[in-house]
Amino acid sequence: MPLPKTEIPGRLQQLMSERGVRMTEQRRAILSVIETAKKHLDASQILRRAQRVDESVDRSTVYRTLNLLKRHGLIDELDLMHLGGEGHYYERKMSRDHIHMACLRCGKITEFESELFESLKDQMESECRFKIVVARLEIGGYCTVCRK
Amino acid sequence: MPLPKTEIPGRLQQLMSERGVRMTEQRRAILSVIETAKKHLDASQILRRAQRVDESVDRSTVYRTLNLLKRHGLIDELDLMHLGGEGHYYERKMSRDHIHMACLRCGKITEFESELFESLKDQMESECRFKIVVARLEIGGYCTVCRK
DNA sequence: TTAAGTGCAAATATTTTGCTGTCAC
DNA sequence: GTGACAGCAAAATATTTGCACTTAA
Repeated sequence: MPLPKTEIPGRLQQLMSERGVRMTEQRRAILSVIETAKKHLDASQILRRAQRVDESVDRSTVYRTLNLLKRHGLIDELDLMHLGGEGHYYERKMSRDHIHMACLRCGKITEFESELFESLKDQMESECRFKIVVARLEIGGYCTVCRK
Repeated sequence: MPLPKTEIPGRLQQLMSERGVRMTEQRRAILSVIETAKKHLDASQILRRAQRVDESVDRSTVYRTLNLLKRHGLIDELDLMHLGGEGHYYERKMSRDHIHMACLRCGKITEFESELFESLKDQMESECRFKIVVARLEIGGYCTVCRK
């Protein structure tokens, strides 16, 4: 017999609880959508998916929850070169920053991690005496297939 | 006696003409605003300033011109961590990419260039076989003054 | 001349907010 | 019990588009 949903919190839900954030059915639905997403989702996609878990979730609750997660530094907000409209895309913040490369022709998003990126951030922190909280590197160009 | 405006084209105007883009009073006004801006401007600010040069400039013409400049790769579009709303900021594309650091406390924008950034892009191009057209690195954090 | 560009108004898209009722703790 | 959160509707903000008129080349 499966455990009730409230007893299998994902990592995001756990982190929020640790910070004393009140957990609701709606937030649980939204967090699980973000947690299990295999691609970058925008607010409307998150809304639609969250409603499949909890019918009652409202668009404004999605935005309020996204803002909450941003403030807590638990998600990253991306533009992905606005390949699909003017809105933003969201993803769980990973321990190590990664770079997003968007193909301007086929729309494919490639992710990339690099030690050089880490060094660059170190350089900025020391040379500019700037304390980095969030770093976002987005690239537009042509992928392996489309550059030919 | 000063030359008429049409005879002192800025660099942007020159680049557009070279590409066979038709030049109008309105575009000249918008281009000169972008060209001479000392800080990053959003669409509304560009509109307001362009109207000081040519009263008739319409908001939609500003957006159409910004899209044109983006397509030609002559301007960069920035979020600047959305410190002042959900819109975008624009600036002339410089020969060398620069990084934007936005202070989450005082809002100050610091620009930074780095050889390491150039190396990182080289690495992406070779390791991912990705042809970079536009690169945008934006940082949020605390500046020298505010980090104290 | 004429294809491209413009203003205007309206549509669309995205995000926020005020309010009142509800629920997690 | 009560302060934080929810839905709902409306507002606010940001950007695009259709159309008839104008203009650069």
